[in-house]
Amino acid sequence: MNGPRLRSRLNERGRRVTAPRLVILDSLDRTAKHLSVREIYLRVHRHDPSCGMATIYRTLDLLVQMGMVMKFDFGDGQTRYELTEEHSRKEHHHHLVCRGCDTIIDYTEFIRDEIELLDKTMKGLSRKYKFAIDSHEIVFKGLCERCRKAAEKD
Amino acid sequence: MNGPRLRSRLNERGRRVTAPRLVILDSLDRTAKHLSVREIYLRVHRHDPSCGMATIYRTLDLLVQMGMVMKFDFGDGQTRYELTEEHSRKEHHHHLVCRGCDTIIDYTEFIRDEIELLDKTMKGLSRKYKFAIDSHEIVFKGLCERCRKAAEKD
DNA sequence: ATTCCTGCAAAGCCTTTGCACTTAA
DNA sequence: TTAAGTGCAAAGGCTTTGCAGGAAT
Repeated sequence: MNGPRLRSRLNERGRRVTAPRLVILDSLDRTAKHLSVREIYLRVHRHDPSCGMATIYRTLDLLVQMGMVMKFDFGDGQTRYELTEEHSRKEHHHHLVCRGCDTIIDYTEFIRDEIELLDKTMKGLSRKYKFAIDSHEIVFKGLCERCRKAAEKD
Repeated sequence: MNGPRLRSRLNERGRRVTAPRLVILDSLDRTAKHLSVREIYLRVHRHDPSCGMATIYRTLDLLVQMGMVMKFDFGDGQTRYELTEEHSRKEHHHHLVCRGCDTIIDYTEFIRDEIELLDKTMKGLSRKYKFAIDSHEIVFKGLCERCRKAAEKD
């Protein structure tokens, strides 16, 4: 799905279309999760066993730089990657994270109001601080039901 | 300023009041920045040269766990710490981060509307996903004027 | 033919852990 | 006294880098 777009973005920049790049983007395309580097490596490895970790890291950096992928750190010690909204099948969403089991939930509730407010805020901040803002992120953290109950037992 | 509060929180939990704990909290108390572990270490070291890195890490974890400190990762490879709102002299704020020079700006504009919306969202999410939500975070990212201009020259 | 890209292994960093010593309570 | 806390050094885990060989244009 994103193959053609990747090709054109790479061409625009005089960079090459290679197997690892296609496979790595594809692995992000085929999941609804927020994959860690290791998870991406394992998935890529199935299609292309010769691909090493260094290429995974280098390619992810490139994809982030080209604006096709977003990088997250939700605090569980794993860097996670997700396609940007315009390249993803997912709806616009934000994240709800459990500190106990590190589960990440994509929520879309209230998104319309959020976007409206964030858009207004973004414009205001861009003007005041002279920033070229290109992304925003909202994260709620807490304990899921299961982890809360487990915590109460102590 | 937070010394007495730290004392009582530690006592409640049967944990001990020690010099490193007081000094580390104090270093967060005396800055308006979002200190990295190394920055905290350097500041603490001035008051207590015997304090090692391991203690810094262990203490920060403890402070986060006790809800006095928040941990952030804005994507520059440094974990950063800041006092939680109720323990800080700072106003409630969110963050604006430059991807180029990693400058972090605390903004308070639109905070009132944001808080209102976030509160509504938090309640809705808590109910729907049965989460005990205890924190939220909004981060805008982009390029500051200087970095944008530098980028245009390439 | 060139220049970019990749795999591998080594090096770098940040963070955690084990252990004996120290110290708050 | 005695369990918690600390410092140090070693170990871990993730990420980056150097380099020679390989591949896209």
